[in-house]
Amino acid sequence: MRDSDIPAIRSLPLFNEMAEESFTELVRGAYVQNFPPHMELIVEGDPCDFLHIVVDGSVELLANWNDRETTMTILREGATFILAAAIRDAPNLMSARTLERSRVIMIPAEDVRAVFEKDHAFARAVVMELAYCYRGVIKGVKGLKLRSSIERLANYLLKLQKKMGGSETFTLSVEKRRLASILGMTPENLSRAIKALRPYGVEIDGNKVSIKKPEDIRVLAKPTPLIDDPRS
Amino acid sequence: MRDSDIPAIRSLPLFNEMAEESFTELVRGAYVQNFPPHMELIVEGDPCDFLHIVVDGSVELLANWNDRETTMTILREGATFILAAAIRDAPNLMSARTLERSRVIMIPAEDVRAVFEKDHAFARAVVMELAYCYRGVIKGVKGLKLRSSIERLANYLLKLQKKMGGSETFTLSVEKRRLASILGMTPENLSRAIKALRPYGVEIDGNKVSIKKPEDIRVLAKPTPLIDDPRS
DNA sequence: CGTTCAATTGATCAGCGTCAAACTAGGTGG
DNA sequence: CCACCTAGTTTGACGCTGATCAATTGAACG
Repeated sequence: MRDSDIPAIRSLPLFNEMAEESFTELVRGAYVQNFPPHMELIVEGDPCDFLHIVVDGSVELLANWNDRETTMTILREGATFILAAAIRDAPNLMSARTLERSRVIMIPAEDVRAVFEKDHAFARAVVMELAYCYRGVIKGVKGLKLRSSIERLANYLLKLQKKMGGSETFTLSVEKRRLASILGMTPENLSRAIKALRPYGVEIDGNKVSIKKPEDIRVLAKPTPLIDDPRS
Repeated sequence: MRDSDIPAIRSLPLFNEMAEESFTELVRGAYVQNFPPHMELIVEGDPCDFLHIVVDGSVELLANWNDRETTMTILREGATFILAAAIRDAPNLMSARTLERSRVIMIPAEDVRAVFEKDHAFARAVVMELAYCYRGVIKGVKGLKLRSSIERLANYLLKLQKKMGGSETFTLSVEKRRLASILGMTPENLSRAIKALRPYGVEIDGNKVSIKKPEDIRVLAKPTPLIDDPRS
């Protein structure tokens, strides 16, 4: 582990309230690794040995069943993953693989559980993080069950625009095939959904998106904080 | 609150490890209410004032968007709900309504957060519960995205059979219209899915289910602990 | 400059939703 | 006790959404 990584980790919500001593204990046992793109970090079903933190790059969480595969989400720097499995000492429900060259910190799950027992501030942070993730997944289910694929796409774009600062033009940070899978559709269908949004002033060329008529697409998307607000 | 309710609550995983003192504090501020069927307990978007616990009866968690509605899950005695919102002091993401006459305990969210700060055993239980719920929802998403509606139904039936003790014949405890919504389909479609399972030895009459050829339906359902095991 | 993989497009099809009607079953009141 | 009402369930017909398959275009990289 590089010393230069430490402040970045310490500043994450999960770690920034805990006692220095506990933090040191966690860091002591931690590994840092640089992974090449498309590397499988975790295979679904494996026991959960480490809590992972993305320091740099991006990691895909995905799931398989019966030769089918779906992308659950994509994580970027600062995100932690498989916290729930680490805490419960249960098998991982999702696989993880890098999308690009990525730097990942791995803290032995056992250490996480041990520090969790000792440090109340950390326990508090774990609960907040878990509750946050839980609510995120609930929002995802609501989107899947209540919206058509075009509506999901429209809302995804509005959300991304906001995240990117709100300007008319911004860029997709995810491959379209993966975006399709996240949104619960096929790549072919995503292509068509994109065309279907053209009358609403949405233009997508490569990974450049521009939203010409924000009012129009909002009428279609009908975003609500109860599904689309990543905070709260 | 009836005294007779207390032992039942105390024995729930969420409360059975905590200090007597903390438990008393929680119980002191708690209300118990008997609700008639089809009563709205919580409306999605409202601030979360109480942690709820189902003592008796059953409660539906559901979500709305754009005049559409979907059932997220159904809770029975012993289940707690909106724990995540209570902990984060955030608006409820789901509505809740009783299905039958139900008895529900309501603990002020503020008390929950206060005791959470003081009692480490309780904090631990909250984390376990949240991690458990999180994993439950993840399994749900995997089912929705990776399986067809018939496959979801088949797995639901196998899961229910196990829960009911494993005998060939058992009974549906949920109205079909709600089951359909839980599984992400329409009631009409559920009817057809049921018929489609007949060649696999599944017979459903009213709410009586019998699985004549367990091997056959298992071949179709391909259950896996990573989606269908409610434990872990 | 060719290889490779993603993205697009078109044609076709299956799954599932919608709508309407018929058929239950459980509960109510005469 | 029976007729009737209501609400859930089932069935059929139909159409839309989105998946599949196949072929083409496009873009990145060695």
